[in-house]
Amino acid sequence: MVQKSLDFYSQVPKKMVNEEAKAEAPAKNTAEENQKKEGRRRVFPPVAPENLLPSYFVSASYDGHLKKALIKLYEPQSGKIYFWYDNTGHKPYCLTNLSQHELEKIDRVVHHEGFDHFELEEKFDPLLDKKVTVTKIFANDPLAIGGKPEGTLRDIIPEDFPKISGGITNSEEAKVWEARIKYYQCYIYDRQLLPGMIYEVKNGSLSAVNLEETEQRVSQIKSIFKGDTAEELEYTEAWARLLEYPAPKFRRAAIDIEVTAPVSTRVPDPREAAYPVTCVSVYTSDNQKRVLLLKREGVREGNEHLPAEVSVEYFESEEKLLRAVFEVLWEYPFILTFNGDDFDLRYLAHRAINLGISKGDIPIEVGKRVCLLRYGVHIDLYKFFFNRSIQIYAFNNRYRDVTLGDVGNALIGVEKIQLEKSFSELTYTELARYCLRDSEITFKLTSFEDELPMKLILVLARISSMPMEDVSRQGVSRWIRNFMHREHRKRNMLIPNAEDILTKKGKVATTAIIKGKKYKGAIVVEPVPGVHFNVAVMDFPSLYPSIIKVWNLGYQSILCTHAECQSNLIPDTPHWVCTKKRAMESLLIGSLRDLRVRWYKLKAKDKTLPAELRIWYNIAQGALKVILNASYGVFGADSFDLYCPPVAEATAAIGRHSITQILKHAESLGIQVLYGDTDSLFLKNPSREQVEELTRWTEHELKMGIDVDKVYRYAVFSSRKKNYLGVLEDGTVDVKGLTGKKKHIPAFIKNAFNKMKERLSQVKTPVEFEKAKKDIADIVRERYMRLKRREWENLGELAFHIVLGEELEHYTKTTPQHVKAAKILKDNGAEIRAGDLISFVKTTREPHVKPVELATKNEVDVDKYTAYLHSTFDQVLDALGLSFDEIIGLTKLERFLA
DNA sequence: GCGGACTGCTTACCT
DNA sequence: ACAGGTAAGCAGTCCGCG
Repeated sequence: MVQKSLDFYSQVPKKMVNEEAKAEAPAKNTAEENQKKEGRRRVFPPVAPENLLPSYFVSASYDGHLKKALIKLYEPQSGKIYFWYDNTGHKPYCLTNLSQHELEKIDRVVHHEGFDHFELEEKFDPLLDKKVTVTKIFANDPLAIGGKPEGTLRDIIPEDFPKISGGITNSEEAKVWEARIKYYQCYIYDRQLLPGMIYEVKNGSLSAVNLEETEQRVSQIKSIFKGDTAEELEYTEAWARLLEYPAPKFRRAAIDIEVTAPVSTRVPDPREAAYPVTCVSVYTSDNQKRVLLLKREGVREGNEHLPAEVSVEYFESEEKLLRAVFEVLWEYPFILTFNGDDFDLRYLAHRAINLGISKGDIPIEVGKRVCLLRYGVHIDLYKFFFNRSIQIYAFNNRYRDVTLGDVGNALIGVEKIQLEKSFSELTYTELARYCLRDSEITFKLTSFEDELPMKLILVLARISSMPMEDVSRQGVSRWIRNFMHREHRKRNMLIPNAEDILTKKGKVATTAIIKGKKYKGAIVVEPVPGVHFNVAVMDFPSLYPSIIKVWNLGYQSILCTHAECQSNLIPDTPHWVCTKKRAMESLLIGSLRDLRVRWYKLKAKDKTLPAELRIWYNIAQGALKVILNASYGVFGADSFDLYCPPVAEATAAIGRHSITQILKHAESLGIQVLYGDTDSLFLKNPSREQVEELTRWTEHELKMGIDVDKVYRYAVFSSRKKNYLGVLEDGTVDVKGLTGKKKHIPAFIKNAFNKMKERLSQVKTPVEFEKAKKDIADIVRERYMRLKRREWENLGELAFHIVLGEELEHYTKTTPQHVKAAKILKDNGAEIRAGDLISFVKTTREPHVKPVELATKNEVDVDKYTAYLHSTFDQVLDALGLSFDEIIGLTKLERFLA
């Protein structure tokens, strides 16, 4: 490593060529001037010079012409991408148990056009728990190994082996390993390169850059963890380095395109690209706001004006427009889109071909499911924000619908522009405004909180050893798989085939409560209904990762081969776990958990740190949270390459054991346990001593930490599990699972629920509580009366909003209400797809639902809404000792008396 | 032919 | 393509009932 001490935090890319161009150019460019810009010479590929300044490893791929791994380096000072090609002669390969002698008899192997040579190699087989000798088959081309439907070495070997093994072999069956790993990943692992980290090119070679200041912090972290074993410390250090190294400013451009079809309610097909691209907007980190418009017959300019800083450029021909857009794609290191994989970039590429633009001028590489860039890195934010883990754990479910409008609204508070006319009727200015707003939202979705999303992608790339493009598109199980693969290669371990893990360790021993699930999960303690003051919530921080750490869980250690380990049983199961050797997963996940709990969570809240660093730590802890939350589940997911059901089952079983033990102990200490779920216990008014004793006992007996997570001024439980409400000291109301919180219920009901929430937030004492009850009854009564009198502002208030989980044709067993509504919409010409949010109201006449936009006031089924109001409030009212019917009944009496 | 008990499907949520 | 557990509403079915 090379010593460097650069302040990467304050690095801002230098002003770019475009800045100069902008200064000279008038607000409105002519097509001729754009043509001049197009003429600017482009150097491709942008090969890194013999010596290159510190740069970020942002992407990797394979160059099919040079037959070499290619690494894309982002140099933040110039804001440019440089390509570095492998100079070590690394080649694609896979492994097999067949000997060279046996392989030589398979013609289709040795005469394969991609075949290169064989080598013997010793590897550690984690399933056999011993060293094995395998043959490494090298190829000239990754496609010779796999990645094609047929004719690849990984298929040929098991196919042809029986033909040659006429009794003269000692291999029982032909096996191939590691043939499904993408070549550039293989390269990354073998060379122990770390995507997302800083490298420089020195005399043509790639070397990691070492920042002194950061290394000091890594040492500081190590000293905090010095009580751990040397093995654990090694992992902690490696993770800490990945998480401590700074991030650059990302020089980037968001783009959005509009296509105008003559008459169409459908989204134009990007594969056909039959209609012209009429508008493209570009919104960049160096403050360019450009709108490129296609001149068309009969389109007016429009009256309103765009802000002065927006550059509006008109093009006489579509080809020139596309070429101008392509200049942006050749220029910026990071290109952001919202659904660019499936629409914007795909459309541009196909449209360019249709218009006769030569392939060499098109900067887009169109794949089956993705569109990548020949120069920079394309981040499709739709894919990133669609990721469930990102949605839930990184952004706390703040956006519901993965649309540009909803995500933009929820995260940055910028609205999409509402259109009142169809695309073909818009004036130039209207179209420009609309299109620019979309790229503005797209851009800003990456810039809030000091570029949080970009940095999150970078951190995830580091953890998972993946290119930024891949990490932003794939799910958490891929991230976890890849860092485990990396570790196998680092330890020279054979990466097992999924079916071999399953054959040896595929059996589960518990029965799930839910039909169709594979094994038993967590425990939920029956709640004590009612209102309880001073409730302490204790929980195990990252329970499952802690269990994986403390119990040494992993696919190698569970049901290991040693007879002497068989008595080391997992509670509630017949499974045993290894006592001799530490499992890789236990180390990887355990160290990650400890780092999050003992360093990153604390630092993210440390007000003595500079704000920028604190934000960075918050990003790091958020990334760890996402990974840790999934680290148990992946072992129970058959899509995971190291799928091992007993590991998942054991984790859950130990979780049940832990919470049961602590529950018993709490009760023996005389603490009333009001409720608990998986890893938490709700204690009624415990003394400080009782809490301390429980903590001490848990640490001693269960070898796991437990904290007071929060203290509720009071909590309200109904008799339902996963349904409660708690008010914190500062008046914050936590609502869990109650219908009033769910996002699908009508605003008319939700508003009343929120009013109740506000009222409950004021309550400090049992006496005040009694007063609040009367107000709550009033709130409910008011809502009820307004329903009965049909007094609502608009129908939208009464709409239910339910996500259509499947394509319409897929609902064959039943037809739920939202599906009925969706079908009505479809019959009215709307395009309905899985994932759409269906808004409907309940009506009196068959089929008792109507899409909200088609319904009228007098067909609303008031009784259904009353029933819904009733059930929504019952969840809270019965705990308060109130009854919906009595609240309503009272009004009847009042009316009678009046 | 009708209604209640039941199961199953679907969605949204909790940890 | 992380897991299992819980609640709720509705659709559809079964069964008893002269």
